[in-house]
Amino acid sequence: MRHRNRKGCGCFQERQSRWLEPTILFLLWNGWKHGYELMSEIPKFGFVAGPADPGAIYRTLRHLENVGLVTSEWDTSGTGAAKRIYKLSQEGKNHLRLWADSLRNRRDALNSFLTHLDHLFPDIDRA
Amino acid sequence: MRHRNRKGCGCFQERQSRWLEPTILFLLWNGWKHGYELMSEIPKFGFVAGPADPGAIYRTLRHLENVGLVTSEWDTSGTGAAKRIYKLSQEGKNHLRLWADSLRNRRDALNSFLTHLDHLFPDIDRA
DNA sequence: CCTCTATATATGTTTTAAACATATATAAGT
DNA sequence: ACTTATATATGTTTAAAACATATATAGAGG
Repeated sequence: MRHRNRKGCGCFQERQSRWLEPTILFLLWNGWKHGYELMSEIPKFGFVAGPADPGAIYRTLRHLENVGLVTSEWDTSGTGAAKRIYKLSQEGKNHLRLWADSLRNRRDALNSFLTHLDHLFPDIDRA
Repeated sequence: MRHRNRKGCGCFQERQSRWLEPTILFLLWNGWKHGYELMSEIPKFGFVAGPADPGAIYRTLRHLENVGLVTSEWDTSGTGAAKRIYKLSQEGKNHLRLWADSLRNRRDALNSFLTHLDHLFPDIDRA
């Protein structure tokens, strides 16, 4: 038993806000991709432990299309189930810059807070 | 008009998850404080723009007490409204270390993602 | 043929931190 | 008296995330 499990802890739930949208925008930067492809690539960024939630991805893609940040087409070439492929719109590319600013702010806040925390735990070996 | 306002953007809402608990634990590290005090100190960390939400603070304090990470007493000394003062329990101190690990993971993920984003925007001047 | 798995998309539901709003009371300043 | 600052507290809404499930095609293996 590492520590208290659920209800009252949560710090290892790793629930983090608003990382999925920018991650998808980033992955669509270099041309057409479909949801299932994103699903396999998203875990690499380390925002979630374990596999990405397909429900979240498909819903986010639809949302991004509704607000004009991506466009989609059906890809019926090849075998298997039809794929709906997405790419960034110009507005989507611009928007990703805004996301970068926003995420930098987050990181900076986290960094400064972590610096404070480090002062509390001087016994920890930091390479 | 900087960019689309609500419904569809949100990246400047700066809604970030799970920063309040560790922030409060940190502020209570060095002894007794009350909620209103925390309210004035929390904005310094940069997790939120503008004043901290007192509702969130008092509810979080109660929650932290329920799960044993802090303890409280009434401070009726001095003038003005009575203050409920809180301090970290030993378990709270231990728990803050877990938070530090968790937040480091977040920051690392953000950092690596931001590095990817930086490659997309080579025209931006970074000092 | 049948079953199992992988590919692919989609919707339904629940949870919960955050955000927003409001209520209450004391004391100090003007 | 009126307003502001101090101090705590609860009620309600929002929305991302988490969890669950449904559907369909195609390939691999027995």
